[in-house]
Amino acid sequence: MTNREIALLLRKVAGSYIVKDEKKFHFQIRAYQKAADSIENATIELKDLWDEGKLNSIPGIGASLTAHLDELFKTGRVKHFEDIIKSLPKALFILMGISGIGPKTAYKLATILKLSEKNAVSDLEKAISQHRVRIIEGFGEKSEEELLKSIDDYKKGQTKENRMLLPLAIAIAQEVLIYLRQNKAVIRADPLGSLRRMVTTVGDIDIAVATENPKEVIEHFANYPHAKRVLGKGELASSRIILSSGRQVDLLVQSEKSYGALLQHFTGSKFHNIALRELALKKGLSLSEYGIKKDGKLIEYRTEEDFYRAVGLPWIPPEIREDTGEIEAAANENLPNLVTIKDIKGDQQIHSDFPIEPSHDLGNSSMEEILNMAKSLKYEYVGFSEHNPSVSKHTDKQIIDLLKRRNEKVEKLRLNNKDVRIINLLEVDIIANGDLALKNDALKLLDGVIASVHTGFDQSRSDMTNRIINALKNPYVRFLGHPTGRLLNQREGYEADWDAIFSVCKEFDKALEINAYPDRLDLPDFLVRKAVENNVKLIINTDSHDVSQMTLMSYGVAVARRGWATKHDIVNTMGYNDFIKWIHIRKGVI
DNA sequence: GCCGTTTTCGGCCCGACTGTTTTCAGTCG
Repeated sequence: MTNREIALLLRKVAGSYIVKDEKKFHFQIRAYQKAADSIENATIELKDLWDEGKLNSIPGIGASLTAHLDELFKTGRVKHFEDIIKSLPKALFILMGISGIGPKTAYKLATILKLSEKNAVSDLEKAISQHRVRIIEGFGEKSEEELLKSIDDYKKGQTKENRMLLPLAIAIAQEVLIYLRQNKAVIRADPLGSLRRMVTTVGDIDIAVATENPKEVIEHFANYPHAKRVLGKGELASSRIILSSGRQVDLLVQSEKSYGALLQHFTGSKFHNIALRELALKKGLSLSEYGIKKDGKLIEYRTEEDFYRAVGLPWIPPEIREDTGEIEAAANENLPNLVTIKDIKGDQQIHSDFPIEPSHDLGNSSMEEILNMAKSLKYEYVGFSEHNPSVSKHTDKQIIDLLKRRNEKVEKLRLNNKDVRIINLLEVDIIANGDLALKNDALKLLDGVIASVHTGFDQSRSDMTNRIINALKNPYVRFLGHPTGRLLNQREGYEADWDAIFSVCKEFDKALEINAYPDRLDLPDFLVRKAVENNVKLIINTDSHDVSQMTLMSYGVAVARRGWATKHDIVNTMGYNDFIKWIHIRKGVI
């Protein structure tokens, strides 16, 4: 069962409680909803945590839910949940998936219209067209119209399940910002929410505007040419639109003198804000997007720094605002000094077009083009790391010859390039039994080796763990490429015992890659945090197959920051002399 | 149902917008 499915199940339980008696079950409902949010946010599969007996490391999962989830993973069902859900019409849970329909509306429609589970949506549509909804108490003509639009979106699959990768979210936000800034009433405009926190995928785009004329800005926003539908348009503070692409954009506005409070509020995360507000309450302060109320009097804040200071905390970097210990760390003046893009001294996974006849994709760009780009990015050094020559198509001797020819090319480039030093690497397949695709007498021709899994993803957890550990123990291997193998929105990562891998990394001084390519972002932030806590070294690379992709480094840095990494955790923040010493370390077992 | 640097019991964030309801409930973030 995936995290999404588990979250959905918990929302069904929460929805059932709301229908049954919202007041009586108020805090259970909140607990279930919080757990569902938390599980959806988690960057690790719950099933993996369950395997390790660490379910309660997810905030919002306590003793009771741990027991229920234990039952779920063991038997595929939870009796307690089924007891709560079974007395309610099944169509209710279908309708809850439609935007604008909550549990109470869904219950009313499902029972009064006697909707079946199978045809819930189409029967509801039919009832609306026959004007049988507007006569229900609490509904009217307008609610029929809104329902139809929401059903339309639902049928097109434009629900929130479809999360965007960061580059797309940034591109959409930039377009909206350019449009917003055309209006003179806009003093400042910033993308906030999960985009500002650089979460690996983004649901809605959130944008804040500072203005002294909210009505005008909201009107301008709602008239955005790419808006297909206006979901909401308030008089004083907010608006929401759906673009023709189906993506939702939310706007919040605030006067300039309160903009600090809005930046804080709208950046989130929700959990961070709730925890911050609970802390503030203990100090007699009530926080909101307008400012801070003390003794009933509102104080406004222009900047986020001032806002946090008023709560008694230093400013907290957006990437770690997830209520996973950052508020406590801030209170103790113990926040990590997070790595920045300027700390990165060289990208170490780049595929050139050198004709090495590889096992996987060759790059598009020449070594010379890569060096030029490295220079413009102000790198001290850069690593060439094509895939190993295909083993099935070459003899051992042919492979050695190919590597020697590549070495000659690298040596020639080294003579002519003094600005950027070259690290001579290769990305080598870890084959199913844990051996590397190339033999050591080939590997010794290189400065170091990246070991990566590219095949046999469906191995068992223990087989995969042993496979990776075996590869890491090869003395020429310096780091593990895209360690979990995940592809965002396409493929789950493979399962492995990360604690075991961490201890091997420490013992033999190996690093784990944070692959910055936006479809990967692998290691995931959750595992970066665990690696950092275990003093395991990391390396951030773009895995570029074209020079243009070398600019994607900032996405990897964001993942590192979300995992609380400082520059001391990242080996490619070292200067060349230290880095080349590190890459030449040869620890392992033959 | 969760959680703890004043607590293992007694608390639990704060607000906007919409539609229909004449005072507010439901949904959303």
